[in-house]
Order: sequence, then structure tokens, then C-alpha cells
Amino acid sequence: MSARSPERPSSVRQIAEIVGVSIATVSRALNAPHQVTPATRNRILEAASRVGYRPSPLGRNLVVGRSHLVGLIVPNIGFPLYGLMARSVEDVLEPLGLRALLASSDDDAGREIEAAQSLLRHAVDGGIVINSRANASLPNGPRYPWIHLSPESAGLPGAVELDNVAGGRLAAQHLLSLERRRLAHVAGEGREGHDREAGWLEALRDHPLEAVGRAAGDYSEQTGRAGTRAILERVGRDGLDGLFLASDIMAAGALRELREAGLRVPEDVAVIGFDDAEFAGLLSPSLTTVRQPAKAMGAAAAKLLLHSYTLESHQTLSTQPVLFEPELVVRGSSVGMTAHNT
Amino acid sequence: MSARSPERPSSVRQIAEIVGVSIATVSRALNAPHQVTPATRNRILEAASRVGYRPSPLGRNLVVGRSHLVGLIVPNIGFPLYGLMARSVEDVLEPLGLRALLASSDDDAGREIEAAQSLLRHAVDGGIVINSRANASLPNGPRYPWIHLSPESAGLPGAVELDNVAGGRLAAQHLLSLERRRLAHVAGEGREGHDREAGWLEALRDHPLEAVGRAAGDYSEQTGRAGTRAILERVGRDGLDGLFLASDIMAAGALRELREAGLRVPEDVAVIGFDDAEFAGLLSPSLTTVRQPAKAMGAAAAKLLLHSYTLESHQTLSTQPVLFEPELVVRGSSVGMTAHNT
DNA sequence: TACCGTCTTTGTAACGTTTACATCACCGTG
DNA sequence: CACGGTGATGTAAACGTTACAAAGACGGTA
Repeated sequence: MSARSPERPSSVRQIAEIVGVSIATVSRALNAPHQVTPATRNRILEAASRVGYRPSPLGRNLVVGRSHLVGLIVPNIGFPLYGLMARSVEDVLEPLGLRALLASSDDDAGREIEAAQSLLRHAVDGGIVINSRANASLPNGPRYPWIHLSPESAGLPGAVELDNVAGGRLAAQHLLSLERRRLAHVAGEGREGHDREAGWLEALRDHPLEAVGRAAGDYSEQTGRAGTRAILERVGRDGLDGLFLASDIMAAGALRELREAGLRVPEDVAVIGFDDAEFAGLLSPSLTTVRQPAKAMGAAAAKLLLHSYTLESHQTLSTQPVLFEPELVVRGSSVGMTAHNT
Repeated sequence: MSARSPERPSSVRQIAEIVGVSIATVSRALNAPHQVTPATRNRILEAASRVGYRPSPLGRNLVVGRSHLVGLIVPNIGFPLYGLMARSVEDVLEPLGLRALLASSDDDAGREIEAAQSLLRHAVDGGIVINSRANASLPNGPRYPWIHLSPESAGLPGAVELDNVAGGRLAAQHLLSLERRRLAHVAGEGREGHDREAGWLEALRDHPLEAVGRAAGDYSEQTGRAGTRAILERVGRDGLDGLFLASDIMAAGALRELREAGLRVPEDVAVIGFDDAEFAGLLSPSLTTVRQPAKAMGAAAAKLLLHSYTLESHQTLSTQPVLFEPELVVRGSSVGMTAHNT
């Protein structure tokens, strides 16, 4: 359509020559209009629009030392939870003309450090790391710190975390409120999994229970299923009426295992997962879960980064993490059928 | 930990002064070693490592006119399918020192064009657009074209597409091979949905069927469910033994609707979806589906972009899209229970 | 009116890197 | 010795912004 001119794009130099002023005056006319005499300014603006001037972002970046790029290190952008977080990071950055530069760590500290170095070579102004494994050994940006969006950011300045302990408590309280007294938990790994279980046990402590089972998992469907089977074998078909799993994916495995064991959900066993993955509502029965506010957390991390931009050099970000409260989402796997949430 | 020096980082100028040569020679010693006398080269390299020289990417980008950035416009990076594609794009770009700069279009042509302009302002070298709505009205990059990864890229040079017609055929052939003869389809929107249905109808054409139903949907669970209900009301409980839905999300709705209608899957009705979303294997029964090779398609788009980098200016990319063949993934919703795929 | 200080407007130079072109020295050959 | 070729190195230009300098205008005061 529009002819793509092969000659170099117009520059501030070209305009300066046309108008008969220095390039500095041209730049000022465009960026700080009040510093230039109206007559000169108008002649410059007119010439600029005539030659279709578009400032080169590369030249600008060079001299101001900012790229308007924000590094975003994610274990794997293909995982829905991380994708959601990335999206809301983007939504916060975009209105300010900042863009997210993507890198994957695959949950590996070495790859994460490489990614950080690569991003720094691209001169990112700052960065956000989701689920960091490297933590403090991440190479410092020359300009701004890394914001950590992870369960294990303990002690680092500029961190956003989910209150996993509260999440475990929520799950326990929900099952208790349904009068379930033969409970079990399939735990997850890491600090995350540990905290969820800690909250779960804490809320259970003062309640008279008939049985408490436990199995270890790694957030996969397979271990959710195997853990459920192991618990059933230990306590028997009648020894379980409430089951909490540390992830929705494990909960999907549990639903299948319970179905095959001939147990009804939620009548015989109420099931609750963790995360509120997008498929939680698609399962049958739809899955009650503890919602991780991924969007809000991503937005908070982005805002924290922006906040660090405005800090004086002697100030630092708080080492107190921004803590997010999880939220109970009740669906058919715990409360029986109603019109819309089976 | 390591002291962050407040003084400016070392530059090629600094090294030139130390060694007593011009900055051009320093640059050559680093980038084209054979053009520099070994003695001089060694002195330069020694000085460079002594002052911890790291070339500024901004300076280099400026002068070579490349940013080593690739724009990636996605409807919403929070959607798993797009996240998967983005990840494999990244995997292809990374070894070449290229990075993906993210932008969201929300399936809106206006936002998509804005995103493209924003990315161009960031001086991306090239770009990939997933599910473009703007198509030809996307502003041309000054350097390389946009690669389209969409169902409707018709006619544009540099496109990667899924053969949706073949996908619809696969679904039909699978149900026919299971001796199902009372079939129905819940269609999707757009060219994508149209092509899937076209393939479906084409494969059905020469087979003697007892009934063929149809409903319209928009890929959501809600319309998958409503469409299934509408079909059942029309043909009756006994009028359906095979159901194809244009997305896995719609298929999840269908599974629920069929269950509530008291129909068994797959004994009474075999169900097949489309996409092979990550949750397809988590549903009960696990979902038979037509797999969209998202990773391979993302990688192909990235490779196509890299290919365009190597083209002479008079050459252009083929307007013939790179076509990907979908793949049948058989699970429990169509073939009954076996040990591992219930 | 001459002088000083202040404010406004504009110019100069530097930032970091690469590369086309120029320069220079050296060597071999006629 | 002159000439041409070769290889190594220097010069300058390219990008946009901004600290600093310079120049000019203007008002107030002696």
C-alpha cells in the first residue's frame, strides 16, 4: 500500500538543516516546547510533520539510558497460572509505555540466571521474576532491583507472595463447616506445599476429628490420584469424607480415583483443590478450590516495580513482602448440586 | 553483595585511551579480530578484561539498526493455547540472541494495530501475530514483515495455519470408525469454525447416517452445553450416539449436559472435542480430541521469521501458508475404558 | 547613558558503538 | 626509484537528548 521508502528515515538532523537551527533546538521543540520561541517551534513542527519525522527509539534509549523494557522471567509462559500473571503485569505496564520482555527459567536456577543476564544485556529498566529459584544470586540490574513473585522470596526486598498458610486454613474451615470429620490432605512440594499443609493442620488442631490422613504429592494429576488411593487404602472406604489437595490438577486426579472407587463426590467425599485453575469449573463435579488471585498478584508486582522507579537512590524497597489473601471458591465438589454450579 | 560502582561503566573509548589506539581499532579487535595485528589485539583484549568491559547493547543496536527484539502479539497470553505457542516461539528465538517483546490484542483489530505500533516504536526487528484480526492493515515494520499465525491469514505472505478442514474430517472419521451413525456437531465461529464443520460434513457425505444434528456455539462451555441440549431436544435421547464439538471447552460443557441427561459417555454417546487443551486429559471421562500442534506451529512461525531475515530485499515470503496437520488423540470419551485412559 | 545582573533562547559537545572510507606504511616488482 | 598492492589503523558519521556554555535581550541603577 503506502510506499516504503528505501532512503533512511528522517532524523532530527535533517529537520535542523531544513529549518536552519541546531539539532538541540529541534529536540527541544519536540520534547520541551516551552523552551523554544513559538515562531521557531512552529517552523520546526511544520518541517517535522512534512518529512514525517518519527524519533528513533534506539537513539533515545541510548542517550537517556532507559529502554522502557521490563524483563519478565517466568518458569514457563505456557502454564496458565503464569500466563495470567504475565497478562496482568502487562496491563499495568502498558499505559506507561513499558513493555514486557519475556524469558523462561523452567524452574531452574541456572537458566534463570542466564535469562536475567540476557535481559540485562537487552538493557531492561527493571524486572519481575515469577517463582524464582535463584533468589539473591540473581545478577543485579544496573538500575532497578528484581521484583519477586514467588512463594519463597523470603527476606528479599520487593516481593509479592500468596498467604499459603491462610489458604490451607480456608480449605480446612470449609470442610469443617460442612460437618466433615474424616479428613485427609494430599500435600505439595516446597515451601508452598509446606505452608498450605501448615495452615490446614493449624485449623484442624482444635477440632475433634475421627480421622486425619495424609499423602505426599508433587502437584501432578498422577500423584493426586496415587495419593488419594493410598489414603483410601489406609483408612478404608468409610474413613474419608473430606479431601484437600494442594493443587487443582491433583484434585482432578482425586475426582477420578474416587469415582472409580465408587465413591460419590460430594455426597460421600467433599473435595477441595487449590489455585482455581481455569479448568476447575469444567470438571464434573465442578471443583471447589482455594483461589490464588493471580491477576491481582501480577498487577501488584508490576506496581511494586513502578514504585521502585520513583525511589530516591538511598531508599530501598521494603523487605516485608506484599501478602495476598487467597479466597474460597465453592463449587459442586463440596456442596452438592444446585442449579448452576454442578 | 558486590559493590555496585556508581561511576559509568567502561566504554570502548576508555580502552582506546589506555591502549593508545582509536576506538575503531578497539571495536575491531573485539568484533573482527583478524583485522587487527595480534600484538595490538592482545593489548586491547587485556585492557578490556581488566576494566571489565561489557559492550552496551544500546550503542550497538543504535548503529546497526537492529534491536534483536521480536514483537509477539497475542490475543491474551493468559490463554493456555497462546501461552504454549509463545513458549515455543521463544525457544526458537533464544539460541539466536533474540527476545520476544509481548503485547496483547484481546482479539480486537484496533488494539492489535496499536500494539503493533507500540512494538515498532520499541524498534522490534520483526514480529509474529497470533490470531490477527487486522491482517493486512497492520502497519508495516520498517525492516521485516509480520508473520501470521492464525486461521484467517488468507493471502498474506508469511503465514502459518492449521488445516482445520482436515481436523473436522478426522473427527468424523473417528466417530464413523466406531460405528456411530447418529451424529451431531456443535460448531464454532469464524473461518476456523467454518472449516472444521466443512471437513466434518465432507467426511460424512458418502456415509449412510441415521441422523445428523447441528447447533451453533462460540467455543464457550455455556454454548457447548446449550448446543448439546438443543440437539438432544430435537433428536431425542436415542437420536444421538456421536458428538463432535469445535473446542474442548465446549466438549466439557457437553460432557456435563450428557451426564445430567442420564446418558453415558462413551457407551451411549461418543464425544470428541478440538484443540487438546491441557485439561482434556483431566476430565472424566478423559476427552478424545483433535490435537492442534501448538508448539510446532509456534516454532514454525519463529523459523519463518528468521527465514525472512535472510531474504534479499527483492525476495518475498511465499503467500502459500505453511499448513499444519491436526492429529487425533483418542481418550476415554470415545472408546470406553481401558487401563490408562479412562 | 553606561554598567551589571538576570532571564531567555540557542548552540556545542558528549554519550557508545559500528562501519565506510581515507590514510599511511611497507613490501615487492618493474 | 616509482608504482601498485596489501594490510593495519585512523577519521568521521550515524542516532536523540541534555548538561553546559554562550549570546542576546531587558530592566534597574548609578
